Amino acid sequence: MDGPSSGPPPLPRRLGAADLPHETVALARALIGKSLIHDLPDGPVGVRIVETEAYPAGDAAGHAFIGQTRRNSPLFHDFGRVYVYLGYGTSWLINIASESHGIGAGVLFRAGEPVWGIEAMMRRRGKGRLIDLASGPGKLCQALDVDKRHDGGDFFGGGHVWLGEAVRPPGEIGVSIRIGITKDADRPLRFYERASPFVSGPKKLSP
DNA sequence: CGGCTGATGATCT
DNA sequence: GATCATCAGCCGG
Repeated sequence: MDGPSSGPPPLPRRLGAADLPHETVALARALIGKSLIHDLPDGPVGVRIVETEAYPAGDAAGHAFIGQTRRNSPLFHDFGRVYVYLGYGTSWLINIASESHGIGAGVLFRAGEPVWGIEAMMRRRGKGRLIDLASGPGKLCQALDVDKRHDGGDFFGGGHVWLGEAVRPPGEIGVSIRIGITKDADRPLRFYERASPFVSGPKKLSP
């Protein structure tokens, strides 16, 4: 049979709103190493979060900067709301609302280390190697089967998309500028696990 | 690996 | 009609 360490770890305990900092930048950092899981009919798929970006209130790069609109309204609702939108007509991106009601801010989930349901995630991604399975916000959503259906949901409301404890503590956390933006582009608001091969972006940003 | 480009569609003015 | 919090594919080094 297989060796003693084969197979995914058991699913972690669900995190609640009280388990995480209610401040955008601190939240982005605290999420590194935690688990992001989607319960699907055929079983859970999930990753260990290795990269996030903070979009604080008043940040010109953030979707909330222009004020509340139909699309970005989840960012203005309670801490822990799910904000999913379509980027470039091709990719879904998932965020968590990171401040209290009325304040528009969020954290973007950018990359994950595949942990649960790896076979299912690879099928959803079509081709590609494990290293490319969730190494970017669009790839992450495709692997996890996250899309518009989840927009407006609640990470802490007992739903199918949820956050869990870390199955392994994060290593050293690096900080860099954010990827793919032009406004407020020099702010150090991207967080990533330095030792992880599963992060996105140019290597220069993840030394 | 870094750099470039086309595809693609919802959103907002 | 412009603007993207992207990706895959292709090219050169």
